[in-house]
Amino acid sequence: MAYEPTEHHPAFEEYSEAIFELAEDGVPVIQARISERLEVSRPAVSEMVRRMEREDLVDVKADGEITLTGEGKTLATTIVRRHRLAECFLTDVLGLNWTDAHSEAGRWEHVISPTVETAMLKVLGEPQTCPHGNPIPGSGYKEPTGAVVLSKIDAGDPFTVVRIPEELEWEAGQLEFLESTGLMPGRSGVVLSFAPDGTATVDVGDTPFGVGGPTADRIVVTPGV
Amino acid sequence: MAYEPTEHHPAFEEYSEAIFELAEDGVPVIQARISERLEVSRPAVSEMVRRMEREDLVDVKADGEITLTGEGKTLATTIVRRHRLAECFLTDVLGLNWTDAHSEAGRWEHVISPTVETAMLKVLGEPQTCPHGNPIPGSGYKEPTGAVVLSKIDAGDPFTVVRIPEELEWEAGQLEFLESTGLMPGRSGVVLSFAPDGTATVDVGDTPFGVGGPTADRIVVTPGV
DNA sequence: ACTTATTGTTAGGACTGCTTAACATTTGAT
DNA sequence: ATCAAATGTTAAGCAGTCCTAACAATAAGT
Repeated sequence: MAYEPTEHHPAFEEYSEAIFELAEDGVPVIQARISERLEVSRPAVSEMVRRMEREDLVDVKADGEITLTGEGKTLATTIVRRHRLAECFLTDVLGLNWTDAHSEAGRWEHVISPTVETAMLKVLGEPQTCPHGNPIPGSGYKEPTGAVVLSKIDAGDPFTVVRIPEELEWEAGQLEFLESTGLMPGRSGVVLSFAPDGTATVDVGDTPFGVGGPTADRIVVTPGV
Repeated sequence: MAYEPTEHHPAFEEYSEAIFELAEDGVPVIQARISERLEVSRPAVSEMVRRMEREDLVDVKADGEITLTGEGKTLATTIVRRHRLAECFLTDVLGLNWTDAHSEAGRWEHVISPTVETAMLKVLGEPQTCPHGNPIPGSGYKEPTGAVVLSKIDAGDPFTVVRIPEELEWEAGQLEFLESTGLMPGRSGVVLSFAPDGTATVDVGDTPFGVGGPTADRIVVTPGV
C-alpha cells in the first residue's frame, strides 16, 4: 500500500538532508551542527550517526567530520531534490509564500514518489533551482561564474541575487523578511553602504533597508546587474 | 517548524480515517475490521482503540461497535477530505492514474496543511467528490436520489456509475481494473446479464466484461443513463 | 448441544527516536 | 599553561507503535 523505494527510515532522510545542506552551506559537518539544525539533543545525533554509519550512509573521519557515502549521497540528493521541487510547486502552482512553502516542503519531501517527482518536473518545466535559488540536484544547474557573498560587494556597486542558502531559511522570520523586501533570486540592486558592524544597506527598488552582517555573509550574488 | 493543527499522532489519523470509511461503506465498525483494513494485528488495534478512547476520539459501545466522537469525527473528516482532495489533485493536475493517486494520497493526507488544502480547492474548482466518486467531506455533495448498488440493476437495464466505495480501492488490482475498463463515475452502461454466482456482465462502451458479485454489490450507480 | 470460527484482551517483547544527567575529551582564549 | 567552552559519549529511561503467543469470551453452523 505505502510506497517504499529502498525503505529508508524517515529520520535517516532528515539527517542525510541536514548533512548535505550543511556541507552545501560551507558549515563544518559535525554532530553539534546537526544537533542545532535539526533541533535535537547531541546524544540523539550521536546515536543516529552511529546507526547511519552502521547502515553505510555516512563515514566519520577521525576528527569527527561526517561525510555521506555514495548511498548516503543518493538518499540526501533525493530528499533535497524533492524538497526544492516541492517548494517550486507550492509557490508556482499553489501560490504559497516562501515561508509556507519552505515549511510545507519539509514534510512533502518525505512523501513524494518518483512518479510524482517526474510529474512535477514536467508541470514546472524542469526548474533548475528552488524559489530561493538553491540548485535542484540532478537538474544540471551551474552557479553563475563570479558569484560572491553580498558582503563582498563594494559600497555603491550593483549586484544581482543568486541564492539564499538553506541555512538562512532556518532562521525564524528570515524568509518573510527577504520576500517582503524583494531580496530574491534574479532581482538586482545596489549596496548603498556598510556599517562598521558589517550591516549592509541595500536598495533593490523600493525603500532601502539593512541586512545584518551574518546574513550578508551568506546571501550569494553576482556583481553587476 | 513543522505544522501542527492540534498535534495528532499519525496513527490516530490513520485509525480515525479507517473508522470513518468503514462506517461510510456500511461495514460494522469493530476492531476486527479495522485490523483487516489497516493490516495490523488485533492486539495493536485493541491498544489503539483504548488510547483513542482515553483521548476522547472514539466511544466503544457495549457490543464493541466503535463510533467517532465529535473530536474524532473532526479529525477523520479532515483526513478523508485531504485524501480525496489529494486524489483529485494528483489525477487532474499531475496526471496520475487512479492506482498511483490512491496510494500517493494515503501519504499526502498526513502532510497537507490548511493553507495547501485551500489552495488545492481553488485550483481544482471546489470539487465535490474524489475521482472515484466518493464525497469530499465539507463540499456539500449530495448523492443522487435513487442510487443503488450495481447488483440491484435488472439485466438489460442501463445505469450510470456514481461511486466506487473506498472498500474496493483497498483490494489489490481493483482500481487498475475498473479504470482500464472505464467503469468510473459519470460513465453509463448496460447490465447485460447476471451469472448464478452473482457475477454481472456489463457494457460501458467497449468490450463487455464481468464484474464479480461482491464487487457489483458495492459499486453505487443510478438506474438509467 | 457441541464444535468451530470469530473476536477481543493480556502479557511480554521489540524497535525507533527522543530526552536528561553525568562525564570525558578536546579546543580555544587569555 | 590554564581555565572555560564546545563537543562527543554512556547510561537510563520514556513514548509511540507494532509484534507473537496464549487465553477467554462470544457467535455461528451442524
